Amino acid sequence: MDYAALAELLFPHIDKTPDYYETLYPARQLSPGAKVTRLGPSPTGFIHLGNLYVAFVNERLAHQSGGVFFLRIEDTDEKREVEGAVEVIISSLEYFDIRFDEGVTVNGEIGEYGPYYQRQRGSIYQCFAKELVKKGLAYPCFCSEEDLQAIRDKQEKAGENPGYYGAFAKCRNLDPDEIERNIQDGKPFVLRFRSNGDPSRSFQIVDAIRGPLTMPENFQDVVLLKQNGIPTYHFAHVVDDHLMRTTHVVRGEEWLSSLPIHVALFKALDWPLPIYCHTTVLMKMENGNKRKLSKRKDPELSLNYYRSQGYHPKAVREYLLTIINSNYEEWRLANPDSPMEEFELTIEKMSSSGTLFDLDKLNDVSKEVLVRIPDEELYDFMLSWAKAYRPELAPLFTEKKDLLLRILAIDRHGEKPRKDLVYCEQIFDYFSYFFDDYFQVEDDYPEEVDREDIKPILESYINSYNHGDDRNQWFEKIRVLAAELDYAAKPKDFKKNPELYKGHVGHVSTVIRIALMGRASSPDLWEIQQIMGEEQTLNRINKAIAAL
RNA sequence: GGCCCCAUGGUCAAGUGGUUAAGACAUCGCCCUUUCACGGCGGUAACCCGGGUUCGAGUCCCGGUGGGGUCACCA
Repeated sequence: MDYAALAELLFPHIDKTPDYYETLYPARQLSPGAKVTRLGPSPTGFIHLGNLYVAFVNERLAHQSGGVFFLRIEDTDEKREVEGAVEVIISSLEYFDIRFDEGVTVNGEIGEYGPYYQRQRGSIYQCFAKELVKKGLAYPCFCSEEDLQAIRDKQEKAGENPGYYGAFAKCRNLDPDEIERNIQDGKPFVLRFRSNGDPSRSFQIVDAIRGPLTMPENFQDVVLLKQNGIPTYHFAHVVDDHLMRTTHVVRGEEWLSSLPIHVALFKALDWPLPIYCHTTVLMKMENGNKRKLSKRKDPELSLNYYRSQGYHPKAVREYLLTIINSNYEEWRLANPDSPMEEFELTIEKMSSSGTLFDLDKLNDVSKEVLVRIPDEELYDFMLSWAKAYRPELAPLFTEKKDLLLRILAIDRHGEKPRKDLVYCEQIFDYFSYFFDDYFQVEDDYPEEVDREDIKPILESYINSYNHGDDRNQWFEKIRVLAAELDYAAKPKDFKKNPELYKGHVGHVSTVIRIALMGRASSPDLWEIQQIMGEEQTLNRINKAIAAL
């Protein structure tokens, strides 16, 4: 039996030719330099920061070059598929402002290069599989799991490379009659690549991030089509990215070791290679060692975590940019008010060593980002966060919009704005004392103040309180009050002669601060009182006195 | 274990044969200050090791070591 006959035997139902698909998916009409990139998540229902990193790079590369960025769902593993996962992927990416031009959307697919669900591309893969069989570059393998295990055991004992190749590849040169008999018996088979690679030979390939790489040739007869006729990642990647006219394949470093397989397949099909860009993987520190982010072990790194905590998408994007391109921070310093999209990402500047995820840095970036977001916008952001993740807070936010707006404006608009807002959960906690239902006393009165002085301080304060006082009048009264109880009216006096005083006016203010908001540190007291209003202010003080 | 990738302060990293080895985060100190932040000033802290090549190596080469990735009909 010749190869053409074998191809017919294996794929009798495939009548299209490769040319048909080449014509159906013509070269894209784009301006020179435009990059076509893609994201190919598998619908396992989990997406983390590392995935966003890759998505972001792909998106920027396409869009800053006037190219195309598409979403292809790599659902070739039915077993791992999770219901609703595609929606999670799309909505997570959308939240972080990753926009696709083409591919899968919540309302179906858009674009001329589909279908974009791999499972719907069965006959396309089979067409090219058939072509490989015709060329003698693929063959059916009838080995069972047990057969494969036996091969592995044998290899392990002999100290040979594991895998299906060379002399170990039992089905590689099966008798044509036997193949025919097996097929007629309906015996299940996988389609394997007939590799002619030699592991002792190596080849060179240029990775756009890493530069020239030397890799051994692929020698494994890898599976192209599984028993169910669905391709493996390797085959799907090669066929799809060729037919979808991808120019740059940006993917995680974990794919580097299977690159020889992909190169061999492109060669077997006589197709040009895309430009490969293997990014560094995001790592996490564990027990003093770095480790790749894992979906199972690191739920706190899932995109949903950041979303539910209320991190602003811009903050996460900006953080990612700082680790994607090392010159980004420099650019940001020089262009504090420019949208980050104006920064041009360069592949060459991307790091190739494992990057540790740094929450401190994310938080710092977030502070800088939030301080530039207008109050009204920040309010809207917090409201939509509350609706999604803290529904019990949403009515409060809606009802007290004016109050929230004043709170969010505290000290954010001067020459040196406060930068203490990081993410919604934290922001709400930070200002929770404004709301009676969430107010609680968290700190003790300062130890510099005698316990028996606390009541007189608060009583004296409330007696002289005038809500109409301006900041200076108000603080002058506290100075007087402090002095009457033998506390220094000016901290410097106390520092100079600590033996002359019980403490200083700062300690006295802290007593008031704790009575008012239950904590020893906060933005300006007077301003907070003005926002709270006279009634709530006096109430808090009175309650504190009563609690003594 | 085989193969591949990677290696500058605690973290992210500039650096492409000659630099007092940038900067940011974190950390510490001081100043500002009624608290906390903000801001300002300053400090601690790094080229994994060993061989080469070179007048000269963080930078190039080789060998170790360390870390990571990968070895599926998963992606």
